[in-house]
Amino acid sequence: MARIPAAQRRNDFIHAAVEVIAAHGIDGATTRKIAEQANANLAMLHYCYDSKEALFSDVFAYAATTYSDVIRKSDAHSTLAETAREILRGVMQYYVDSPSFAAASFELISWARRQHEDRGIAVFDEAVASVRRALTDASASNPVQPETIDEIAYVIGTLSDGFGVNWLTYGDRAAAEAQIDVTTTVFDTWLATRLAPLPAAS
Amino acid sequence: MARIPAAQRRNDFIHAAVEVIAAHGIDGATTRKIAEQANANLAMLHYCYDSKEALFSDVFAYAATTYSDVIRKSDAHSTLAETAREILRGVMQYYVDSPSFAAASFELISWARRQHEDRGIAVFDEAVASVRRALTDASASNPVQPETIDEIAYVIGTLSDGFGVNWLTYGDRAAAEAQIDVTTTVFDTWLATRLAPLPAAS
DNA sequence: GCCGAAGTTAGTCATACGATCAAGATGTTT
DNA sequence: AAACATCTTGATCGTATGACTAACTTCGGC
Repeated sequence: MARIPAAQRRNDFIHAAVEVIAAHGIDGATTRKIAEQANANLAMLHYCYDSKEALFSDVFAYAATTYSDVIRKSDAHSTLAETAREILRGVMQYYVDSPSFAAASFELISWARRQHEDRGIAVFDEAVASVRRALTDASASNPVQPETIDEIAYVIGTLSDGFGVNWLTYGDRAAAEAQIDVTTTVFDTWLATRLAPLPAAS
Repeated sequence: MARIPAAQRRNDFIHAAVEVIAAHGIDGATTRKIAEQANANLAMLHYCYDSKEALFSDVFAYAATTYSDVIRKSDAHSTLAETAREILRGVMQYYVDSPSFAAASFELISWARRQHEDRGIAVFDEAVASVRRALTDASASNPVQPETIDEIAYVIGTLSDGFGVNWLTYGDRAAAEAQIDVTTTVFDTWLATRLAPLPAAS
């Protein structure tokens, strides 16, 4: 029974919660299952967190930070088209590399919809905002309409969500890697056409 | 207290189950809630169905049939490109028109993933098979590789899923109608390029 | 007016939940 | 080594909610 500082314990609980949410959904993520996944006692969970709510609050914050990090690290700091493509690819690749995070994210969005929970939706609002920011920065030297940024952000979201649903449903890693390429091609083809008609508008 | 034949009662329970699943998830879809939604007594449910499992079995069959119908009705019986586009558009439009069905579908796919439930996945397997069949028929006069059919079916699935997640999350009908057009454009642009290099191959 | 189908009431029984406590173990400070 | 804060545990409480059932009442055709 190694003694572990509460700060690290909390970290363990957050990651354990992600695993359990991925496996059983948010409603199925009970304090007992999370404690077991964290190799801790149920009472330990309440020693680190006043309530299940408090833990979930940290889980949401962790998810938001993770999305933000993935988007930032994928940012090619290049042209708008390249930046957009790399963000899309980065998110899809992260889903493949971290299926538990991906599954937990989709459980979260589904749960948030049911409960009309703003804190859940906020995670994805922040992610979309991060994408928009990166795209705006990338197009600084050659500005485009804000609506164009929104549209690109929407398509990135749609393609990554659609990819994620398929990957999580069938869990075929080899197929998923190939689908990343197909999805990226779909995106590139559209974006080239979308940006071409207005190379130097306004 | 109108007396209703058991056959129609069963139908009511199926539709009530869809509503409850959409609102509370599959795990949250209890017999009590379903009975209440159907304006029936809890015991009535067990009078019409031996068990909750039996009811859900009918719900899955209903979902599979609905997908099949939507795809069939969207089939333009025209070129491959047009058929594919209209199926994509038909599915997206049905999601917008029937948000409860859409939400229940996404709950189902999420639940099936967690439980590794083949019966849940089968609903979507059947839908994909329907799409493939329609695409193959549409390309009969000008055959394409089976891999091309698979790829188009995948992209239709990805785009409709991604669209659905967004629509269900934000529930903005006006935005969704506009996003149907954007998504369709993304698809058309890609498919034109995808089919162009091989207009009369083999 | 009777008889079976349709519908209702009021429960049983079991399980699982979040939360809390008293008590003990461990490590650190003095 | 005493005193103290930190960490760990098993047991337990009250609740709520689940699927399902037995016994009863009403209705409609004959």
